[in-house]
Amino acid sequence: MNVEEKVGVMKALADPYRLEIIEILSPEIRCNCHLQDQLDIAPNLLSYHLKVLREAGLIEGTKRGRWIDYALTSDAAEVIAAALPERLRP
Amino acid sequence: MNVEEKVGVMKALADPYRLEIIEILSPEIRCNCHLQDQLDIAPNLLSYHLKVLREAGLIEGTKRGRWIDYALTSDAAEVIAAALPERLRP
DNA sequence: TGGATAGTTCAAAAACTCTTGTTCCAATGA
DNA sequence: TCATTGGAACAAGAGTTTTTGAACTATCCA
Repeated sequence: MNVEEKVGVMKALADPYRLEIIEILSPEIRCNCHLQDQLDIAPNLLSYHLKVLREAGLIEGTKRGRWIDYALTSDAAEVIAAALPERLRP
Repeated sequence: MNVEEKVGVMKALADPYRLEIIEILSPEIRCNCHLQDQLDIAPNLLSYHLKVLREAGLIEGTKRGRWIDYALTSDAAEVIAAALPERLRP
């Protein structure tokens, strides 16, 4: 993973909304509507933050009728670990 | 650690210069002058990035005559771990 | 079919971060 | 002492990111 990609992952985590989305999704898959209720945020703003997380490779959404179920990607933890400075990976 | 602090740590890591500073300091203490040589960056800009890292609790500087020795704080790894979403700590 | 709803996309505005130039302070050494 | 050097602080600008408002697409159901 090159520096730009690492910075991209860190930037994706460097926002209160996005950190909370990750927390909500980390134990279980959740539909967009649930995130909407939890976060008290405009729908288009939620959409924007979900896109940032998607592009960082941390979450993915699958369409289910009118809703979208969001989940952490299976390698989200590895992506984050790879983005951290080598000797500081906990 | 509250959300703002977590975001602060992630933001501190979300920059190529700062990520490199952390990499340089992670095996050993280094004076500002060494960082200056390694990074090819304006002195005041280096100063700014060091300040961001200092305020995030990741590094600390001790004055030695005209120079300043910078080192990771002893708990830098824990600070980072604490800032990560709980279930994604590697 | 047509209206309502969930979600996304786009453009513009607001807020923030990084960079640069300048000035300042403290330590060194002629 | 006083010029020089390493580093920090500040203000202004350039560049990004976040937020807002409006328009758009797809699905559902009467």
